[in-house]
Amino acid sequence: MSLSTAEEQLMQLLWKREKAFMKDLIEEYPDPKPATTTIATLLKRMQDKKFVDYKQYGRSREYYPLVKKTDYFSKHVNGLIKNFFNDSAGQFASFFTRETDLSQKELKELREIIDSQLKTKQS
Amino acid sequence: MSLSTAEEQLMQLLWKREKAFMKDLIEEYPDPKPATTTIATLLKRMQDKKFVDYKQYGRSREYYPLVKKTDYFSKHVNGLIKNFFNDSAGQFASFFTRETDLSQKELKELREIIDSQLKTKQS
DNA sequence: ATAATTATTCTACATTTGTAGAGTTAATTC
DNA sequence: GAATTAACTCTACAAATGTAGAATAATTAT
Repeated sequence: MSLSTAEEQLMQLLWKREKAFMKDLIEEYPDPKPATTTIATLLKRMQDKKFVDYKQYGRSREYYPLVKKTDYFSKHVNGLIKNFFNDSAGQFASFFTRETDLSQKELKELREIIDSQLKTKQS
Repeated sequence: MSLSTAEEQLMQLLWKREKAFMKDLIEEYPDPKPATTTIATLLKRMQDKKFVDYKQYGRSREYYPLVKKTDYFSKHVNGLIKNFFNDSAGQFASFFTRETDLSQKELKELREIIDSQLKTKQS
């Protein structure tokens, strides 16, 4: 089960703050802010889907993610790779570096990373 | 407007064949194949969304994509980058090379690409 | 011609998603 | 301690999605 668009957006906010009360999450939204009940519903559904949980503090709940952003993200990318690149990460990577507008600095950084990875794999 | 999951799946098939009659598309599905009416509905919706069009041949239609796979794909990745990496492609790239299991060969290829891109940007 | 087949449209309906009002319970203020 | 506020839950409802039957139109086989 995965998150819907609205849920994912909310999840982003939660990832950003690590943990938060509903109140705080709503504040993060730009105007016009959604109704509290809207967010309550989303949070409930996200609980059902096992993406968040909470700690009760008095009458309010502090929500926190059950899924790491990077994990969630990886799944996404892997889905994309599977669909669009025949399950070849390499194919994806080359497409990506070609199509995306990386600055010279970014490209160099990336090469650094690759070099260090190559070294690691060497041994 | 973007494609729903089922529509996207169908779109993949259409991209694969460049163009196809409904019949052919249905054949590509693994069993249990969807009802023809299901596919017809999806194709209709995809037309409305301007993702496909068709040429009439006698009583049947040969469908073809209006959107290139790479363009569609780019939009996806850019969405991901925006959401997960604060709109920094570089951040995404480094995450990607770190997290994905690229083989040594793939890494080398990738470095080649980066080098050639660096050269291009130099001038 | 008539029956069977094919391709498409129209209609339908359950599920999921986006959004929020109304009601309930507990805490806070006057 | 009565009124107000805060935090949730329950219910609702419209729009989007997934799926397909029934109806229609055209085509081919008998």
